[in-house]
Amino acid sequence: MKAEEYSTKLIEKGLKVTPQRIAVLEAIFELKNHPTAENIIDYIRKNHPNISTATVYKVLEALILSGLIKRVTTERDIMRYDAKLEPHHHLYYSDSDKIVDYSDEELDKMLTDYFKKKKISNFKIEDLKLNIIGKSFNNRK
Amino acid sequence: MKAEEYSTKLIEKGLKVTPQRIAVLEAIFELKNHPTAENIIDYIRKNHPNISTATVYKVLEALILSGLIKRVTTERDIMRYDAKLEPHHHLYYSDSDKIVDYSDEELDKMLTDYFKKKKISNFKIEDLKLNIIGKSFNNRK
DNA sequence: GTACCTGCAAAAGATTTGCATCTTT
DNA sequence: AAAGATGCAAATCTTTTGCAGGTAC
Repeated sequence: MKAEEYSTKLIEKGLKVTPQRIAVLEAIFELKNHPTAENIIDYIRKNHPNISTATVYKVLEALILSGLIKRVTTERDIMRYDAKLEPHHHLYYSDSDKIVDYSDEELDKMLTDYFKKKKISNFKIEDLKLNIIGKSFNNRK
Repeated sequence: MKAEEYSTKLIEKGLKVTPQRIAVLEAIFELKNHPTAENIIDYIRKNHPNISTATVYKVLEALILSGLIKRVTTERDIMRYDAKLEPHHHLYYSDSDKIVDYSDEELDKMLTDYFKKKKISNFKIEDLKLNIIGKSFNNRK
């Protein structure tokens, strides 16, 4: 993808076009495979040694807000601990930071059966975890 | 649950029984719902104001190693960014830190149909993400 | 008694913030 | 010219580490 295409993306979202933003977009699209901020910074440094770390973080935030990129896993997530050891899934409440366990044997069976038939090439499945994102109907959290 | 039951859990795992470990286990089991380290520390402070933060982290690590508790989401995870906006799932390689996209319309349809029939009480689903944990067959990562 | 734990304070790693200066529109 | 973006250094937040002293078995 060329610089102009990144510009277009930015303009479509109403963001000002700066060399820093082009560089960050380029890094993310080139690196693929879920780069960390550090990956992105390292990549950018090669061609733009004077773009600052803080700017990269600010640009990433702006890109996320505009919807041009997303964060992988559950948005801002500090580490959490769980005493429940049985396999289970999670309900992520999109309007709060609540995470609720969800166990469903029927679902587990359906998924297991599905992947018994449908193999993923060169991948041996050890565990399946479904993240169900949503919110409650009423306003109570 | 009583202190003695926590002791038993520790002994079963071959860990020494200390008041700090009992307190951490108690906190996690009482707090339920995936407390953060901070939640646990705050809870413990109420009754044991002199247990140190570093100890709580060390105890958590020991409990995880012994298998008494688990970390939620994908183990140690610093933030990652993704340029792929279409809905997709992830393959988590358990023997490396690789995360690979996995798109599967048939799977999506099956899941959507499933939750059309099976409602989760007071929860409106906005998105479904399956985390598929496993590893490659051969030794190449 | 020995191996293992704890607590402190300091360090480390990732991300954010404040603010003066510069760029984009 | 106005609005917004950048860069620097310092701050923040979570988690880890080193080590001297203490505790469980």
